[in-house]
Amino acid sequence: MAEPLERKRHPAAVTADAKATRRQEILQAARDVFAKHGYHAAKVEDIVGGAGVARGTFYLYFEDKRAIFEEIVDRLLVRFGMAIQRVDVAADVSDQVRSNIRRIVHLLLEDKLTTKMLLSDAHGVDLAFDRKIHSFFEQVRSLLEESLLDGQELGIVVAGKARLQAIFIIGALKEVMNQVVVRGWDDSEEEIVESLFAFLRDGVITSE
Amino acid sequence: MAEPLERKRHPAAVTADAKATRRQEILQAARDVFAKHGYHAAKVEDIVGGAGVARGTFYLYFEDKRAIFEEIVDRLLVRFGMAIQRVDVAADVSDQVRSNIRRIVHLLLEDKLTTKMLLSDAHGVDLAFDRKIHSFFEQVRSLLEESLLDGQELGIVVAGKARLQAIFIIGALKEVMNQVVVRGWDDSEEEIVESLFAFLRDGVITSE
DNA sequence: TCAGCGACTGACTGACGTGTCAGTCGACGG
DNA sequence: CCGTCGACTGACACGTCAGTCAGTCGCTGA
Repeated sequence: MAEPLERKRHPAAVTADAKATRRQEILQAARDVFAKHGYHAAKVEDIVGGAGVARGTFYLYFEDKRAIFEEIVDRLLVRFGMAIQRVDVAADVSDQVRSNIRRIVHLLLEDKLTTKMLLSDAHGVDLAFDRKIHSFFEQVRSLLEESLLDGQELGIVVAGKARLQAIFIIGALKEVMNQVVVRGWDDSEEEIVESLFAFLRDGVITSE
Repeated sequence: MAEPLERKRHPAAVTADAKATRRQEILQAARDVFAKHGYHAAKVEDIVGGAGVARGTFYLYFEDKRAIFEEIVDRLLVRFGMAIQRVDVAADVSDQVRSNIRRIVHLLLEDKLTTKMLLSDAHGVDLAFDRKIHSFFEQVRSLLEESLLDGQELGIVVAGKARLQAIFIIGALKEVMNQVVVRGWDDSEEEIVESLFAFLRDGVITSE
């Protein structure tokens, strides 16, 4: 049992980016393990097992377990941030809102495993890391809140505490994503986007 | 440093429920520690320290660390379940919805520390525990979905995937509670209830 | 007065899992 | 053919922390 790990070596030709490739392999294995077991239950052992390298190799590429987790989440956060576009009130607002929703949903469903990490494992890793995640969502919330306030002045958004409205919207988004990603629900992207948009437009109770 | 812990003893009179009291003390200390540090970072040491008892005493009252965490969360879940009342379509629906929201929000804000535990630490404790939490919210979602479907047939609820609508609502609720409980936001209960209700009624975008 | 009882203590241990580091191995250039 | 280089290995050391248990303490009832 536990055959000695056959020495790994990348094809001689690509020595230049061989390291980058190896790094990528480990990163992917880590994402799988984190998504499957959560941060705390994930053992470095599992990660290196998945990547097919030895324990020591892991530490040649990453500072420690926390660092690799952080890197994976960071990448997603950056892309997430880029998916959000400011709404131009001169043009059709509905379309822009819908597009924003679509881009975000698309991004999150593109790599469900990483999304799962962000949504369900990113808490309780570390005090510093918790703060980071929090402040990211805080920025998103703040941006959204401003937009809602602008919208309220223009009569496009219903009156009310913009901060709370922003929170509700973010919560609704987080929860769908969580459901789709954690349980196997395969609602189509378009369906989710449309439903969410309809929800923001009309709420759920008919005002008759 | 670290004076030997003065032997603890409850007033002689109340020996009957002395144990119940001690239990309660430990439970409370645990709630504080879990809420402050999260499940994984919480040491049994901190809990017994907070309760002012020795390590061994803890194990006279609770099976293990997981058990005490589970008990705290369970109590909240039970009360949460009881706060939800089926909506009677014969009477005023809006009022009933509002009351449900009010009861739930009130319950969750009553003991913010426990709510924080439920919302941010209850994931990643354990595979079995994760399932339990999940299936609880699944029940809530399912109940809500049915209500929405009934409402749709009666024309009280806007058409659309009831399952997604239910998820959005739960997400919005979770997120406000999370914000209020984790950050210090002291929006009044009534404000939260009204905002959330307005959100469900009108969405955020004016349909003009 | 003292034996019995049960609540309580805290030093201890065993498991676990991270991170280290001395050593191996193959490639490659001279 | 040999020496150097650096990617890679995996046994091990180490800290941490949950849970145990032999022993203490003081009340109570005979």
